[in-house]
Amino acid sequence: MRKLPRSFYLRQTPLVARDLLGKYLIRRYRDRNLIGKIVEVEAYCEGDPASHSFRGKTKRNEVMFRKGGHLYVYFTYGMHFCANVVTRKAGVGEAVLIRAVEPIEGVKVMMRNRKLWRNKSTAVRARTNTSPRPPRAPAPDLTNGPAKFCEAFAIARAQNGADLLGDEIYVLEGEKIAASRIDQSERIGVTNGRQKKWRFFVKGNAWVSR
DNA sequence: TGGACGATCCCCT
DNA sequence: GGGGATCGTCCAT
Repeated sequence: MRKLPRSFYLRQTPLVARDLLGKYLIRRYRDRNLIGKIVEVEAYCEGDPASHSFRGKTKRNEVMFRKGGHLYVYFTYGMHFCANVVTRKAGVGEAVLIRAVEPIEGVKVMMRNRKLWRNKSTAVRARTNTSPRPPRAPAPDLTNGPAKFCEAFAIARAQNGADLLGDEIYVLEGEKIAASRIDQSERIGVTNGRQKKWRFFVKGNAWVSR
C-alpha cells in the first residue's frame, strides 16, 4: 500500500476528514508496527470557534499552522492526549481530529499501552483485565475515543509535530469506503460551533465512539 | 498572578 | 447519567 502524498493533506479540511476514513494509520513503535483503520474523525477549520486555532497562532497550536501532513498532538483535561492530522497549506490553522480507529495489527501492545492487560514481564498497574492471555479479539474499548487511541498507539507530547511523510507515524491508502457507508453528525464535546456537521464516521463500525 | 475551563475517560449509582 | 480526576493554556485583572 502507498503512503498518502502531501497533496492529500493540502485539500479542504472536511474533505480530508471524510477521505481519511478507511485509511491505515501506522505507528512505528519499538521495532513493531501498530496499525489502525481510521473509522471516526472531526474537522476543525478557520473561523471555527471550536478550533484551537480560532484566536490565532500560539505556542500550543503552532503545529496546526504548518503545511498539511503533520501531526498536532495536544494535552487536555490534565491527563489525556489527542492527535490531529494537519491540513491545508502553511499558515492556515486547520486539522482533523482522529477520534477512533479499528485495531488491525499490534493488539497486544495496544492493550499493554492501555493497561487493559499485562503479562508477567510487564510491570504496569493492574486495572480491569489482568487475565494471563489477552482476549482473541480486541474490545472496542481499546481505541474507541481520541484519548484511548493516543494511549493505545503511544502518541504523546514527543509526537507533536511529526511529519506524516516520515517513518515514525504515517498513513497508508487502506481501503475504499463507499459513500453509502459514511455518515456525518455534529461534533462531540463541542458547544461553540455546534451546528457544523463535521464529524464523519463509518456506519455501524464497532469502534466508533458512542 | 490567578482562575476558569477543556476536541476525555472511568467508575459509581 | 453524573461527577471526579488533574493540569496546561489563555485571558482578565
